[in-house]
Amino acid sequence: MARILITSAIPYINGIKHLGNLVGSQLPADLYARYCRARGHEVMFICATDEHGTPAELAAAKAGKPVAEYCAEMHEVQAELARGFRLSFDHFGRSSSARNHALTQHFARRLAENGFIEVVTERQFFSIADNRFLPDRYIEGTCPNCGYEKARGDQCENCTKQLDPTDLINPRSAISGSTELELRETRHLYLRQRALKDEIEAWIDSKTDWPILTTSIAKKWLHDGDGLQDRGITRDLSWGVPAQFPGAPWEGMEGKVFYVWFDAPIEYIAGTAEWADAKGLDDAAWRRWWRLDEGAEDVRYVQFMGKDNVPFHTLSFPATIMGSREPWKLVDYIKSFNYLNYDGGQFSTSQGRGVFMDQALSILPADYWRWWLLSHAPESADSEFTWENFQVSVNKDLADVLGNFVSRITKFCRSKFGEALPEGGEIGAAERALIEDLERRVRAYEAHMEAIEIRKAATELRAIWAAGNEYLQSAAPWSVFKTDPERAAAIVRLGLNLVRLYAVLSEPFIPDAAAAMMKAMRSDDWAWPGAIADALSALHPGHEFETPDVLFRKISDEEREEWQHRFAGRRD
RNA sequence: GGCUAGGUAGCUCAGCUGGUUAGAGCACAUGACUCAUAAUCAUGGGGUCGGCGGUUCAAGUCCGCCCCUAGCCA
Repeated sequence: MARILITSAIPYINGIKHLGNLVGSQLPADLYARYCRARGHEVMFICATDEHGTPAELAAAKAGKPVAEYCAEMHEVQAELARGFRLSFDHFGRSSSARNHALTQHFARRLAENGFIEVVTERQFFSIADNRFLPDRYIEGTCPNCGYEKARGDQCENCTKQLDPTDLINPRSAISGSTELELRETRHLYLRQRALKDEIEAWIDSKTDWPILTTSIAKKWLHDGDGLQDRGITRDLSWGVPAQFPGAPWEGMEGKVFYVWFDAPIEYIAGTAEWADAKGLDDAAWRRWWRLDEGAEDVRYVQFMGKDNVPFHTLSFPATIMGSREPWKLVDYIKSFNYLNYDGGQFSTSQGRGVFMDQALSILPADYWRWWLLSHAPESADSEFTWENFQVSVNKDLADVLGNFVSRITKFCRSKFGEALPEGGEIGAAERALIEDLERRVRAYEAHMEAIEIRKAATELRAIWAAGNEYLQSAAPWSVFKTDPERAAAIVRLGLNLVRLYAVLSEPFIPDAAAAMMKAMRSDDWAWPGAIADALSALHPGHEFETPDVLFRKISDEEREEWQHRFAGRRD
């Protein structure tokens, strides 16, 4: 029994996420959370929507809604999809919550008191028509290098030259198109990451067990070029956590908010506080997960994220926590993922390319997606979704190997013995060999799950399913029954017990099918298997069961072709 | 251009600190079985481990150079 804190990178609010986003953080985090719970650990699994920043404001404007209203609606949409995929968050919070406002301001104040915040004066474009300062990306103009007319303030997409907004010829607002721009002086808060660099580096160096993807990205940012840079943590926006607040150790930040990347990871903590609020619990209930001086010293904290989020979680957020000089819990293990590509290209939210969460659920149940995505998780390299691979994998693994096993054993028993575990017969050499094999495989499965080696765990689970078919095939109760019904009864009894065992083992990957298997066995015994021999005698002779409907129907070639066609183009 | 991660059977991928004839799943072929979602099980064919050099008794595994892919940064 341990206490495990799990967070998934929080999805941005402006739209529905695609399957690449899902498999990069939320889904593997859910797998791990479910496994930890199944092993009897105390788990706190937190996710949220990331709601601040310019893209949210622009998306709201496009939808013709106040940004707060837009975010509230989109949060509910994402929450519903999370439920649809059976993501078992203890709380799905919002970075715009009062809890996050308070904590973000708290951290900023502590950082300033410890000398890690610097006020920097810089010159930035102000749009009179839009009545706001414009971030680099929201200024367009003609590229001084190649003459491209729609170059952005940070980079020219045509010639890829890095630009400063002041380099642009005929600059204009990307929001309104207005050319009434003027350079104004503005002041921003900077997080002095350079002052914390040695501390962060020593911490990273101590994490020798992290995935190479995680540490290599962190070290790159620590050493690349001039090394870790100070980072602006405020922006000229209205939607966000106000940078000027009562008790702030600085002045003149009116009209500015904290940068979304400063407040977003703090939402992990705030989200846990929101959980306590929702449960009617006091502050101690969430602080025992996060404060080393209030009970969190025995917590293991694991984060899940795509590789694009690694710098913020290995450098910026730790800098925030370390710089507070307060005993907040730092992450113990970061599991990061590469990208999932779609049929020869990239998934793309902006281009609407690929399969999005709502579309996926509209054509197949969550378990199909969960199984394919997790068994193909981009752990060591980018991986690729193709409809052919999806169809073949799902049909073979779920329908043929697992689903058909449940079908054949339950239907055989029903036709020869009725819908109850038959009595009589003894365990023999074949059963002992199976048990020995499963003993080894289940322990290997546990080891992979504990190491969060998702593909390996999926491979082992599949082998465990296949072991049932191998056993049945060689034990051949349909032949034995003709001459020795008691012996056949012993085989069938073991086979039906396998169904319950499979439900327990498979639940983290395919929770709905696992529940269906357990229900078919008319059991509610989800105890994780100790000795396999015991686990396979949990259901006793005479125990009644139901022959379930087909667990997984197969994907036909026609369906595959239709989906392939339907999702080839753009969304919307 | 620099950096990072990759380039292993038709496909998707395992291969820790170098060590017996390089592995798995799918696909393919053959056979077995007929309880089952025409499912299952067994056996087999198939790879100069991106290329060229080097270190070593021994390299997919270390070193150098080159080619290709993805991403990050200039």
